[in-house]
Amino acid sequence: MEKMSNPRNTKAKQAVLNEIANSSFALSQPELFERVKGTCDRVTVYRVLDRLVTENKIHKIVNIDGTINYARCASCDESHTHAHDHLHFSCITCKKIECLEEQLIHVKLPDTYQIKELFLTISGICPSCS
Amino acid sequence: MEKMSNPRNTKAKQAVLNEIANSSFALSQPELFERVKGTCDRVTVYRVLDRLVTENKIHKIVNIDGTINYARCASCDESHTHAHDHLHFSCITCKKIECLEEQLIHVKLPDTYQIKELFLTISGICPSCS
DNA sequence: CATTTATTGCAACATTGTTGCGTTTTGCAA
DNA sequence: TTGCAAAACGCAACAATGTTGCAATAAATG
Repeated sequence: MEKMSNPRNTKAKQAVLNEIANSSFALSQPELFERVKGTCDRVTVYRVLDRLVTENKIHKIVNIDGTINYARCASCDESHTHAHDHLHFSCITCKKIECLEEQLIHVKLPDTYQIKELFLTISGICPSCS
Repeated sequence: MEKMSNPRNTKAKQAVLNEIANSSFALSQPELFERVKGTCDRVTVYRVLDRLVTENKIHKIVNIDGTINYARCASCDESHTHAHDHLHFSCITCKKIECLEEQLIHVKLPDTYQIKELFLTISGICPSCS
């Protein structure tokens, strides 16, 4: 059996997770580093994010421009299956990206495709920017 | 009225478009540059790609890891509306990404959201890698 | 074939992400 | 409470990808 690593609670980790939890939209590494500046190094933010993803505390969302953002969603807390078969909305005006967790999507593909995960993002203008 | 720019047919443009057209999956800038090496500069590939997108000859697909790929699809030729409401499949084994143009998706959002474009990517294992 | 201007190459820079390594801090248990 | 092992950190250096300015080149048009 594989030895389990023992995650620790550090200032950097708390600060990053706190920013993500308190944001209504997904944040990128540069944005997060800006917000926790003074707390830790740039590299630490990258490593903290990797760990938080591994620990299922947050999840990655790829924005329509290819930038990688991080967010919490309901299923981040609830389960260890952590399904992400819901939509994301990416606003072209304010650049914010949010989870639309009510909107579940069901797709059918030929049996020759093995589906692992869904990445469903809609770009447009969000209610706040309309 | 705005003056329309006059696109030209250059060696670099033809070479890049040719590689994209002859590929069964979407290609990134680094991959494309590798394939047309000797024909033109690295920077030129970036600029050619931007132009081809603007001219609706190709379209961008963001892979699940955030890398930006370029592809042709049926609607790239047909119409000037150039809708992309179809799925993309991104293989986690061979890293290739392809258009599933038969699979159209219809989503319903509250009226407060103005939808501009859909980015729908499924990750998993493609038929060739199964 | 001459002119116009879209396109290119090159160099330099910007941003984002990664790696190695010696040092610090955390969690645990003696 | 204190000591220890390993997780986490900071720093520096590197890597990959994308951008910009500008002078030189080449494509289309008459």
